[in-house]
Amino acid sequence: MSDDEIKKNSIRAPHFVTLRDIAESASVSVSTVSRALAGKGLVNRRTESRILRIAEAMGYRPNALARSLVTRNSGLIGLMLHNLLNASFQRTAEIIQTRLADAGYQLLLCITGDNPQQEADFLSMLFDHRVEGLIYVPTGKNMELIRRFTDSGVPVVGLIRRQIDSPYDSILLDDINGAYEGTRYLLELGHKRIGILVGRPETNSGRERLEGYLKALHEFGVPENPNYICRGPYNAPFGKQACETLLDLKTPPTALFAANHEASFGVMRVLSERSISIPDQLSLLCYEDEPWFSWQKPAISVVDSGPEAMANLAAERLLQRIIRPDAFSGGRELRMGAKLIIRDSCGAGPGF
Amino acid sequence: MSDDEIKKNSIRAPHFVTLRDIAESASVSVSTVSRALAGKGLVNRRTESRILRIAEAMGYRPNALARSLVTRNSGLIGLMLHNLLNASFQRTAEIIQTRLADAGYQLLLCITGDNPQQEADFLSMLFDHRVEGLIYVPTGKNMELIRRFTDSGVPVVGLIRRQIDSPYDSILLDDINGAYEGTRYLLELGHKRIGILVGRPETNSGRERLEGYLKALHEFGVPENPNYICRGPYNAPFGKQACETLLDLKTPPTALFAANHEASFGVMRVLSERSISIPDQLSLLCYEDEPWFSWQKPAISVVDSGPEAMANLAAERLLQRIIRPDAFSGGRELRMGAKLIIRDSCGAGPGF
DNA sequence: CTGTTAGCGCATTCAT
DNA sequence: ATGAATGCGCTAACAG
Repeated sequence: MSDDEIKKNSIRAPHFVTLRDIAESASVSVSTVSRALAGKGLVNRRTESRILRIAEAMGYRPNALARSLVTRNSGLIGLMLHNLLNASFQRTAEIIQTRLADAGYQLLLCITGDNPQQEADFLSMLFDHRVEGLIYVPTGKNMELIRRFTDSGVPVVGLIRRQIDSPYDSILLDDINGAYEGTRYLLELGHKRIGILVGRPETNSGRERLEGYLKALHEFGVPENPNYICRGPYNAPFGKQACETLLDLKTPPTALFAANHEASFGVMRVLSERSISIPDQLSLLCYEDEPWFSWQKPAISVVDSGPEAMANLAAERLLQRIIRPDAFSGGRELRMGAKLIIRDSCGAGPGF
Repeated sequence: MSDDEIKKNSIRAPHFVTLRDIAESASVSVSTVSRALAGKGLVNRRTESRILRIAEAMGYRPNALARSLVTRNSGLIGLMLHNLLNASFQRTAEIIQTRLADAGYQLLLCITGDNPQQEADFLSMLFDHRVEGLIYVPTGKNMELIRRFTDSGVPVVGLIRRQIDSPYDSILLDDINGAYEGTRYLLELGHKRIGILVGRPETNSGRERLEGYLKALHEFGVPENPNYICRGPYNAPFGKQACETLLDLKTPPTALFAANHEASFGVMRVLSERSISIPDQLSLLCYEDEPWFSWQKPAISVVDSGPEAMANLAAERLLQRIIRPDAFSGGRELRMGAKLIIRDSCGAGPGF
């Protein structure tokens, strides 16, 4: 009978070792065990080490949930990204998780697919889990939910996109300047027929990169040519189609600025298909670095948007806010400067 | 005085709304609120809806920590990977998080860098957080810690690598067969001088892929040539060096099997540099698909190890175990079959 | 249908 | 230096 009970329990309810178990085994109170394990030296040296040994022997591990409940620190941080396909997001996720783990936090990862409803669901779940901080790329549709966090004193850091009046810090990319620098580089090489592929006008990067491109053009007194501007979705097929269109122009560009990252794949495919020699026949500049860009022949020059720096900054910033929750200091906006990485895919243009 | 207190509290202690708050506001007991929110219909329709409205109005959100503590379900699942750079790991992470989120679980992401110490630390943290399941790529050095999970009835699913006698399910890749199929494909195309790049003998994939390669060779009566076999680390520089070595042989291979994924980058670089025409002058087959492979010209044929299928299976398997924790059924080993994806990088060989 | 009572595992007063 | 008592927010068994 009793035997039966024991067996039944041991199979179905794998009891986790608790402070109480240790306390009983050590013939002390739960509080003493708690203190001993805290290691603040509030306990007799001898009994402390005895308790430690027993705890070790019993395989004790603190229940983070119970602890969180009383300390009001979950040790959890939420990270919400669109996907993990984009090289920038990968770097971001990896760096942030590593940095936060070093600081003793665990990362709750959420992939939204840039879907506002998904975002809303995840935001609720993260809130329920009482994350102590949140880093995310906003869709912009769930500001009321975000306000839940900020109102509760949970720091939030936004990435890449930002609504005006966001009650939290944001780390943005300097797409205007990045595109400007890239275009200027091509202009200085002597190109004036520069084709550009960018995201749609609805997107931030689409607008800003085009703006930077135009700014450089104007600065060099080069008239803009609508035929040289291709706007489309973030995918390879668009890049293929756009590249073909550009190359088939009566006076095709002498340089291509693939400022829509995903489209670069399609562009490179077309250039290979048509056996266009880079940079002799055509100069190619891409946006956002990709590991294999440097292993292409020729190695592809890029405007690097700096995802690593952004991720590091985001993690740092969040940790700062957690430590010093100055309620009134939120809402700052930081721009992560873009950097031109010159490799071998751009050559001299016809000149002016 | 009282005013002062209130202000002070409202600034420094952003009180989260609790069941008690709602109960007071609705003049009912905490349990009634709990029941109403549970929505099992154990409460008067009218009061239930009233409570729901009040909860909504007060912005109530359940404290997952408190709930977990009593229900003994954290709703958390751990995922431990080496990195997020490898395309297979990205897909794995994304798919698993999505699948588990659908099932109502949140993912705690850990990046170990294949470092046993890191792995140990993460395993402890995950255990402390009382994850309800764990999916990971084992280093193989922390079996005692893993046993903590399995002994406690927490299901574990191993990925890619497996120690004999692991007390949990593993989803492995069929590298032997994958390499065999790939090699056989090249042989059938008429190649007999096939160079191969694989991981070091210490690695699983290194050993198995070489085995598959040799098996195919023997089956076709082709003698193995040590000069055609290059073993090295998982990185691009190795690929570059190895590829150069192979090509500089007096009788270089007519086909290259880049079965060390990361090395593929270096290989492709060399082939471009030397303007070797694929597949006319040389056939190229890679291992593990990469998004841009299909956008190269020619599109690269690969042996796909099936990370998506593996991730899906892992998630499914874990969820099953969580639902039905049949203590005695663990320890199964599943092989995820590899698949040959034929694109344009392999052509006819000289024949036999 | 509803309120009261008991914890979940832990940290933290308050006594001693 | 230690034990007893309290409560974190919630669910669940028990009475009514």
